[in-house]
Order: sequence, then structure tokens, then C-alpha cells
Amino acid sequence: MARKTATPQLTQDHTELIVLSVLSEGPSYGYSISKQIAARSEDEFRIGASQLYPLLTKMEKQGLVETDWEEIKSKSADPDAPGRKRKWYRLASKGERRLQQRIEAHKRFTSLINSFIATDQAAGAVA
Amino acid sequence: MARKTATPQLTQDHTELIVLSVLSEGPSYGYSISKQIAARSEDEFRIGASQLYPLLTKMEKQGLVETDWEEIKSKSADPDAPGRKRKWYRLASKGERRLQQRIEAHKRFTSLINSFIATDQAAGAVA
DNA sequence: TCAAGATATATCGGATTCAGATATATTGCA
DNA sequence: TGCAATATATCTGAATCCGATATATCTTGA
Repeated sequence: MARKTATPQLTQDHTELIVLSVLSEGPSYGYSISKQIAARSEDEFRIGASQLYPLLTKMEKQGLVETDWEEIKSKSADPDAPGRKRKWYRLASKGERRLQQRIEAHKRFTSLINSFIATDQAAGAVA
Repeated sequence: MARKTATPQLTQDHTELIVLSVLSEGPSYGYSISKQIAARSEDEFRIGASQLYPLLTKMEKQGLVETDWEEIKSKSADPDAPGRKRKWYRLASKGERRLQQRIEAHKRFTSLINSFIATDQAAGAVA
């Protein structure tokens, strides 16, 4: 079975835009970011672990985000046991600037695409 | 020097949408399609030969476009000489349907992206 | 109790795609 | 005459995609 055509595939640029958007609403961590994106897009945008984690690492290296590890204590288990780890990402000021850039670039992108399909819209609108 | 961030990079899906749009206005050939896209996007969308020709071949195999070779006769040279060849592409009905699909998918895509950046728009709009 | 599914991070690896460079040939113009 | 433009096409190293795999913890319910 081939790739679905519901929406065009997400490029890393667009994925970065979405991830930065999510983080602009407050710190989050990988798994949650991925779930939020799926939920908020009605499952049409799916960022798998194999795309998300390398991207987050890249963004961290570029100084767009800053991170903290959280040690999640189990409610039931031994309080000295090493709980699950969660890596929190929060938007750095450089990331905020990048987000605004990406938003502008996306607007420009959309506007250009629209200029190409404008004529077809008319042609395709034959009732 | 890294890739420019003026607009997000074009995926094959988006490139196909644009190429189909151009062809919906009438038959064209590779070199011309590439020039039209550059001109109409103020040089922001550049489809190089190494992306365009494989894509056109793929589209032809999928039955989205039909082709004809044109033999361009030289004005000055020997009329029996083998002139330059030009491969014309015209939209097949399957391609028209694909174009409408891609337009719908793009609208959905844009709408989803906008839903993510909507909140940032407000946040970023601090004057 | 204990198995299954969800949570959580991360990498591997084959396939695809990207985009500059290369190849080849003709045409138009200064 | 020689160079830029026209015209199609492939090569190739790098980047990217995405399903699968690895590892480990937590939660829920039969």
C-alpha cells in the first residue's frame, strides 16, 4: 500500500514549525508533543519517534530549545527506585524568533501555492 | 552556507500540485514548466532539472499526463537536420482528478497548520 | 498476580528524495 | 566564433523518511 494522500507529507521545516508552536504554549516532552500533534490534527499529522527525537536533538543543539530531565517517581514502587525519565523541552528566545520566522515563511509559502492553484479553483469550480 | 529559509522546501507532493496546476492551463514541456514556476514565484520555488524530469516521468507512468515529442526545426540550418527535441506534457483526466485531490489536501494541510500557529499569532502579535 | 498496553526515549537501516554536478546536443545572438 | 540560453536526462553523495527494533517503567484490569 502506498502512502496516503490525505494531506501532503510534512517536511522537517513544517514539523519544526509545529513543534515550536506546541512549545510556545508551554514546556512539554517528546511523547506528549507527539500525542498533542496527533490529537490536535485529528491524526492527520503524525510525528513518529524516529522523526521527533532526532529533530528535538537538532533543535537543542541549535539553541532553539532548552531541556531538563524529570525523574518521575512511581506512586506504588520503592521511593528509592530509579523512576521513568522524562525530558522536558522549553522554548528558548532563539526558538521564539525561529518560530516567528517559520510562521512568516509559511504564510509566504501558502500564498505562493495559492497563486498557482487560483486559476484551477475557478476551472474546477464548475458546478 | 546552509539552505535558505525564505519558504519551506517543496516536497514532491507540493511540486506535483504546482506542476499539475501549470499544466491545467495548457500543455507545456519540462524546461518551460521549470521557468514558469520560477518566474511566477519570484524565484522562490525552484524546481531543478534533477527533480522535475524524474517527477514528470513518474507522472507519465501513473497516467496523470500524456506526452508528445516535438521536433523543432531550425530556421537557419539544413531542413533535413535533426532539430532539437521538446517533450510536451498535457494533463490527462486522471491528472485533473489528482489536481483537485491535491488542492483539497493542500487546503486541509494549510488549515491544520494554521490551527497550530493561531495561538502564536496572538502571542507574537505583541506590538 | 501478572500480562498487556500505555508511557517514554532513542537508534537502526532500507528506501526514497534532494539538489548540485555532469553529460549531450541544438539554437540564437553579439 | 564563441558564449549564453534552450532542452532533456542521469549520476551521486548527502539528507530524510519511517517502520522496526531496543530498552525500561508505569498502569490497569482480568
